[in-house]
Amino acid sequence: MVQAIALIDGNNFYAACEQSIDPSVAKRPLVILSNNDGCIIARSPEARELGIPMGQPYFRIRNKLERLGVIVRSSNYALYGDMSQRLMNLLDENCEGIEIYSIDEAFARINRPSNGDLHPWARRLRALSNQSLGLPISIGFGASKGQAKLANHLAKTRAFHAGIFDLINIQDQDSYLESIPIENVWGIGQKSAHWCRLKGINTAKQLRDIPSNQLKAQLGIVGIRLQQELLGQACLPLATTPSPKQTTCVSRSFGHSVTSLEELIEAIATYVVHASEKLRRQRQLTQSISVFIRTNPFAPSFYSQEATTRLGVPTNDTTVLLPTALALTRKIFSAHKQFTKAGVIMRHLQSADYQQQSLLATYSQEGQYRRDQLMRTIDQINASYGKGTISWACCGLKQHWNMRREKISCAATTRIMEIPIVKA
DNA sequence: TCTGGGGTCCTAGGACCC
DNA sequence: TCTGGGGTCCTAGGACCC
Repeated sequence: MVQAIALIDGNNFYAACEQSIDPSVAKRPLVILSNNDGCIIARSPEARELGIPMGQPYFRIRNKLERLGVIVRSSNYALYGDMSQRLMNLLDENCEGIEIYSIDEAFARINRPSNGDLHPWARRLRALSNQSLGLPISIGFGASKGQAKLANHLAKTRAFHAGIFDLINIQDQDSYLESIPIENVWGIGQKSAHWCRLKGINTAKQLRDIPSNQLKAQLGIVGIRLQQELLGQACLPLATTPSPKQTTCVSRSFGHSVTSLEELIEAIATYVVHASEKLRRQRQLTQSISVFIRTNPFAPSFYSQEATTRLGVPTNDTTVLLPTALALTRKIFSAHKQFTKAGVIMRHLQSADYQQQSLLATYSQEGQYRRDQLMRTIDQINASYGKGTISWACCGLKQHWNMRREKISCAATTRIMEIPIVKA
């Protein structure tokens, strides 16, 4: 059985999710802002046609958007995460095995039919996604992940191919590779693209064909792997079971800059509570906790500090992590500074299923058991009755520092009171 | 006034081991 | 005058991804 690797992704995913739950913004120019309403991170095709650039800070382009009648939304990750899960379930049911690569894309293993033509299968999957989720998807086929990525890029950019492109089952593969600029090759970022251009490597085909010793010298083993992938030699395995995370981080920019220790502590406490919940959901413990704070990196006199505590006993217990993080916060806080962002990072994670006991532990096992029970109970209550039903006093009530989300849509797929109503 | 968040992998260099 | 070879682990920083 010949197998192909597919890369399947949602087109303009965040914008498509908004359009899927709200017909009034369908087929209209729409942009989605990053957290804190910072910059543009997604555009509907109609907004793209108006020449709205990706990544542009919102405050710089706000007037232009108003003038052009572009609809603006804050990002709504509750909605996108839920729509993503539905899409991944659909892919899982229809493929031999999938690797969820990001919120809006997955690699998949597909059996190629005896006549070699994957287009009927792909057309059916696109129709299913459109009908059941209202999400348009693109599908690219290759012999490796790298080729599947290129094929997906071609599926999106060549209207004639209607969202499906098979790089293997095609006559003039080379001419297609020649049409892809080096910047659009997966794994080539700004820095590497600059080097490639200087060397006269301007397309995916040229990258595939240069002597590998030159590539090795500049890009190291990563470059060699990339080249092999372009040649159709799969070096990056399909990870159908997700591997456990090595780090977990919760960080946010503030809605307005923070100068007082009290407010900073509220914010850090909130992030620690969130990060500890994440650890418990992932069934992991952390062996280290770091806190970082920083001022505006675009302003002169940029200030940034980080501090870490290594924990004797790995834990995911909020009652242990909170005081540790708050002590670190007091240590790195500096008065008369305007902080714009802070965060908490957990490193050296390990499975909660095989907990190493400490030789020198000073706590009682009984006490730890009771605290684990307490954490479980809090998580269950918050899952049943909504986030923050049980909170920690040090997180504060008003949270004036919290991020801006002035134009957020409703939780149409995850909150019963906000389900859209269709009038006949 | 206002510029996102959360990850992975690789490399180099230092400390240390036998 | 002469000063090994082979390895692990850790950290910091860079590059990249969506």
